Amino acid sequence: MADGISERVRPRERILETAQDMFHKHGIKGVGVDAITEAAGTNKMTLYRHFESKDDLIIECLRATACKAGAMWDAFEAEYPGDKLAQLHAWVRKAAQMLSADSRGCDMANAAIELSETDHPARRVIKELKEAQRERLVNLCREAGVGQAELLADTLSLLLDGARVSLQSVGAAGPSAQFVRMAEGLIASFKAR
Amino acid sequence: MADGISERVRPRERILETAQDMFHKHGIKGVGVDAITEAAGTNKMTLYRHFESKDDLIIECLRATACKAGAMWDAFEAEYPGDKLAQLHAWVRKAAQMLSADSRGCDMANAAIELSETDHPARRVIKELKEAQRERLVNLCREAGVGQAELLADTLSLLLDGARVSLQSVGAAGPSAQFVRMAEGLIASFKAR
DNA sequence: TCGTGACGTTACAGACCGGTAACACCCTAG
DNA sequence: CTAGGGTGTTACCGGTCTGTAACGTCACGA
Repeated sequence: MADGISERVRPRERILETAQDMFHKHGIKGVGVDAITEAAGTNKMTLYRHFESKDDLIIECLRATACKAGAMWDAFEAEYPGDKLAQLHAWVRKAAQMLSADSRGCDMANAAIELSETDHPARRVIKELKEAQRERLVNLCREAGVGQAELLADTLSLLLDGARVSLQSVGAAGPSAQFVRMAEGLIASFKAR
Repeated sequence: MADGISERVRPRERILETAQDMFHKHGIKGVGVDAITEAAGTNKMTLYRHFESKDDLIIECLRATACKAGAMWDAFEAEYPGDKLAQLHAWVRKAAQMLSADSRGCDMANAAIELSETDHPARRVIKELKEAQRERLVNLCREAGVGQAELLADTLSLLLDGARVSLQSVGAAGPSAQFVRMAEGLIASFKAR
């Protein structure tokens, strides 16, 4: 068989990776633990030996995706060391690139919408991770030397979140197609003043 | 009892109203038909006499909420007849007012996220209704005399959608708190040029 | 060699889900 | 008064879900 994923990776990692992918594609409530374990080439018992519950698995998945997003930021710094403005433009390009037609949007935002129970354990994790991302974008804007860095960062953040949900509502030909133009226009106008 | 809702209203209307409310609060996959009918003061059989399936009910709910949103637009025209710019500012105020702390966001967008199956019957309805709203906002911007009306309308649209999901991810103290300032700033800058 | 721990398999519990069948009821229009 | 349509009630079907129990297997290290 040699699934590639089941070669030499431990079940826990396979489950985590598969769950991330399936949660992203089909939604959290749209996929059961049986389907995850089967796709990961293992079984339910092994899943519950590594994760307390499905909620626990959800949280671990969110942390993992946030970690990957963090690596993206590091890549910007590596590509344009010290040039914060270039990194900001790289962020715009990367964001636009995440708006491909088959994208299913932001896992955190989707989870926040799907898990409507206000006391769901994943909600505080979502809030933490999203706030960390916001802080990172604010810092980037500030160090890029734009005025009102917080306002620019928040605007860009809302634009991206909006583009990602719009993509799912009306498709790639909708408002999200103009994301780059909007973002670049905003950065330019904030830089001017 | 006199629930208010079960007084003299036919079961179909009660179900539709209750379902809208419950889908909004708890999500579509988060509420079952039994819970809806019980809250509507009726039973499952009556629901299935008026709606083919749960999917059918979902679609009717989306149409109903879109209809209510349409009435909102008419209210703008009634309040500021002919003054399209005033209507645009009224739209901003109304949008901001929908960003209250306990809001659960846009039903269409939430449904699009929850119903990840690409061939789900509700998806084309969502697309139609969202596109109609977009067209309406574009027309308002154009008639308000701003340059690049489509781009402004799309930007405002993404900002609002983004604010509504951000509200659910990080709460009312997050980026969505700046929505009015962002929107007004955008309108001003588009009017200038 | 042995045993220990990680993993797989099967079966199941208990709950919930969407949807249907059969039947009793009641209000109202004729 | 009567017939009939809209409604309520109960019970059920088949399926899916999360989570657990019991047991078998296999590799690896002492």
